[in-house]
Amino acid sequence: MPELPEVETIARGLRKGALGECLTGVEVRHRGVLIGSAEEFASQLQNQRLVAVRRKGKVLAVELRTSNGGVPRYLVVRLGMTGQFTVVPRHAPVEPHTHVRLLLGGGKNELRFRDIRRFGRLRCCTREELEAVLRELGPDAQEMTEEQFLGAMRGRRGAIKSWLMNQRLLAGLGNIYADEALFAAGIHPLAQPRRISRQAASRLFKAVRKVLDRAVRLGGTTFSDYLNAEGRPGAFLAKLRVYQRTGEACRRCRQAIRRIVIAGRSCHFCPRCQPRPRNVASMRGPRN
DNA sequence: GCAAGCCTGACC
DNA sequence: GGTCAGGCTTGC
Repeated sequence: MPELPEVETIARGLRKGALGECLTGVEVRHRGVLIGSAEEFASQLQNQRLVAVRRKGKVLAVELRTSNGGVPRYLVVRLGMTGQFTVVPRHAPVEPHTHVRLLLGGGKNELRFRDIRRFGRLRCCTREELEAVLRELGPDAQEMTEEQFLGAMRGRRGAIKSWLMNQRLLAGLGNIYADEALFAAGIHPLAQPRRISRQAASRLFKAVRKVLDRAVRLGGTTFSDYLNAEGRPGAFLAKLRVYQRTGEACRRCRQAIRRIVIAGRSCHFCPRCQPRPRNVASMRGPRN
């Protein structure tokens, strides 16, 4: 699933493989993945040059300018669950679920948005509209300071796992890295943010940073669908400690990894390395 | 039936 | 305001 490390990897790939190119053609094959009309989308992208690639949390924003300068436009990409945004040779076979093709002026390549589950969205917008989108997000998880992190936890109820995945509070974590960061910090996913000690919260802050930095270095995690901008998978899968390892031995203590459901999301943890806090009711529900 | 990001809407 | 269930979507 594209979370911060995957989106960052794609951003780097786009800077390498598409920056400076001009969009000379737009083909919308499935308009359901667009926000706004397909006609406007196509006409606004046509003849724009890719001048910068930005990222905040899981949101990717490609800055575009026409050759005579003028007002910038932004192609905003949210990859959802199975989205892929790749630079491929123009004549490569078009795979199923390819929803948008953007021809690059160089002639050799094109940008393709492919998304099996169609949770992803593309949008072309103004700087003001982009800023409104980014304002909805909390600080980027890699840029957030420890003070901001601790402050955002203050008084919060509910599960720390849900808190970590709330994009309005901190931007970038999804299910994989939330589970991995909680394991690295030795914190139970159902612990309440407001009851976590300062010491444990500080440990969690450092764990989030460490897990994300490491995943970025390895190009992200490919479970089933994720590919970077060059169409290649990430290597962090082999480093996962808990995510999708239900029943397997904890790599630290050999205890079996457990799975529970929190706010409708599966959650994986080690019951020994992440002991249950006193205030959390005993676990029930699915075990596999 | 399960995976999961994100949006909507219900509830306290 | 915060918190969370439900729905969207398709392949395994």
